[in-house]
Amino acid sequence: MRSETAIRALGALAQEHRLAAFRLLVEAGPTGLAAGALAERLAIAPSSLSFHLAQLANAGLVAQVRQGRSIIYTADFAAMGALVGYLTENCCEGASCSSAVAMPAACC
Amino acid sequence: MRSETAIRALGALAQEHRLAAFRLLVEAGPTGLAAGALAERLAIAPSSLSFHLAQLANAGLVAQVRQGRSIIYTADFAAMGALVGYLTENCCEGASCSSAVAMPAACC
DNA sequence: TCGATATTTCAACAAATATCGAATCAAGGG
DNA sequence: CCCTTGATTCGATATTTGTTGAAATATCGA
Repeated sequence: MRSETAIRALGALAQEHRLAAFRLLVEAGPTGLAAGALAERLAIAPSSLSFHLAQLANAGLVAQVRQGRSIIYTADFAAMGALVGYLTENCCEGASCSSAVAMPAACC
Repeated sequence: MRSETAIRALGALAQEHRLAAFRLLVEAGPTGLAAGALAERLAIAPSSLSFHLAQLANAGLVAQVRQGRSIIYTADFAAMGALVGYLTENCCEGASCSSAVAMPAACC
């Protein structure tokens, strides 16, 4: 992953509503959620949500597909994994730096 | 880690110069780097760097200690690990979502 | 085709962010 | 005590970001 890509992904997640939206999509799994359902759960205006979803999509963190009148958004787990991988490799000395627990060498 | 903390950390890393600075500090390890050395390597004005380092410090990603006339910055690996952990737990369905490789269940 | 529903796009604006140069502060060396 | 060096703080300014309401687009059912 290029650092420019990582910056876009980090920026996309670095906002209250977008992080919350993405977490809801992760929770929803492959089924995803319609834009309207997200707006309702997040209690923000539909146009605001559109703005945020566009940023998440631009960063490649979510995918969208029209289903009837609704547009269903799903989290892109591969993209998220790539981001975590980038952070681990470039910002953690290549080790899984999650503090307490010791990790087997081949892991992460 | 609270989501507010995660947002601050994500926002701190979501900028070209700050991400580059943090990577240099990771590379430098526990020894760290002086502010001046960072500014020179990043080719930005000292005052700009101060602004960015303040954000990284506010997010808890770097620590600073005065050493003579210089101020030495070091990456906080525990904070970075906590961020990676947060993303893995909350945004990857608790699994290490790093795409290709299959991970043992107890891992990550 | 018409109307209702689901979303996005647009325009306008307030707020936050990034940048720089000048001024300020801290620590040493003469 | 002065002067130099390393770094931060302060203004000023340009850019980006987030929010909203109104208008436009797409789909479906009657």
